[in-house]
Amino acid sequence: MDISNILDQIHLLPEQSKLELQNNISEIAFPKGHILLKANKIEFNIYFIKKGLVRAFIERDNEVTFWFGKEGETVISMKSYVEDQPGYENIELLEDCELYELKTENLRKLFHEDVHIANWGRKFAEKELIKTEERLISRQFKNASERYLELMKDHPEIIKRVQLGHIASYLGITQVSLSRIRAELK
Amino acid sequence: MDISNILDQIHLLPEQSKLELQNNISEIAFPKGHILLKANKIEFNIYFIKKGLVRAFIERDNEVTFWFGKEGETVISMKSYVEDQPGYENIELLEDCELYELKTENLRKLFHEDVHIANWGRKFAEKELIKTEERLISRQFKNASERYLELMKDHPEIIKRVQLGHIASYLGITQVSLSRIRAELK
DNA sequence: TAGATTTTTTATCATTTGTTAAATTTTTTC
DNA sequence: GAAAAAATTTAACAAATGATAAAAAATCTA
Repeated sequence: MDISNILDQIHLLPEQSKLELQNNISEIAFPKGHILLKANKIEFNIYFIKKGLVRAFIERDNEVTFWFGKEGETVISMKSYVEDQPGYENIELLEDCELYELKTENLRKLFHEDVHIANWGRKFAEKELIKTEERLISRQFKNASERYLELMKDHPEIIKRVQLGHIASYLGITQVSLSRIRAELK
Repeated sequence: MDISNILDQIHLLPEQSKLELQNNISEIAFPKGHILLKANKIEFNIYFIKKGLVRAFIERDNEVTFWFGKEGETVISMKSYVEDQPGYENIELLEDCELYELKTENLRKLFHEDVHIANWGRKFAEKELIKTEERLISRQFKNASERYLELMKDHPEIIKRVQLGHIASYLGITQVSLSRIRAELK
């Protein structure tokens, strides 16, 4: 997905502001397995996914995946972006990826210079918030097999492209449990 | 908590912008039990809590509480605010409340007129996002009794001021289960 | 303050999910 | 395409949580 579409999809911008923003964005590619963002480290860039698939995970005793990002989505350490604090997430590329890179510092400057870009940034956070809120509620309402069915319905491509262990951990259950759920659905 | 502090706490504003915002805010009070926002309805106001305590819940077979708001916090139907869509939450006052009221429509106008207010709105969404993300992760990492201990540590006043059934549902377990967990902690 | 109502706890049994280990299937590599 | 490695499924048992009902405690109300 092309950068112009990605930016528009977040919030429409006047041509001039959009060019301003695009002037600060460059392209970069990494292979499958690359760790794009590291936990406990302040990150200075955000990325938009042109092509490929990534996951965010936290390391404790075990790894817990809590987000998948695909074409058109934004890869960001919210803690770094919002609070200048080290974030808790690692971002691993699950496929070879083509990315658009934007320095947080430059984006911040634009936020204060251009009201349209400030509102674009506001919309970005608001939309991410809605998605996160919906996941939290799904978590509170639904049991594991309902959450799996929901994922199949809303993001079938994730299930095709990602290995089961990551999906299980995203759903908040063990891989064995997910395997059992899949067996019951047959 | 006074409106000036509430606004500052979200993001500092130049005096002029802050006055502009405050000019659009009025005070209002409701008794315990009042339903401030209704599910499946587009809401036109947002509120800041001067005094009191509220909860957000969703109604299905049973009620599920998914948020508590106290002094200084913002009451908002994110779906209405962001997407002009009916939201899923009901907001019930758990205590008599004094509130500051702001029309979404007026806030939107200010977002486009004043870059400082646009950035204030951006910060608001970003901070809410961080909080929601942390709750989602806590949910994924911790079992019910760990989540209860976390709530006791981070928000002890919630446990004092809210009845157990609501807390249990907020933690994603039944009241009986929470009672059992509390018994084991003794 | 007594009785009624609401909230919280306890008990019992059922269901879901976790843990560990082994078997099977799929994918990768040479 | 055979061997090795990785991913997925199955099985058996343990632990956590749910459901229902009843008892106990706390709160409200007249």
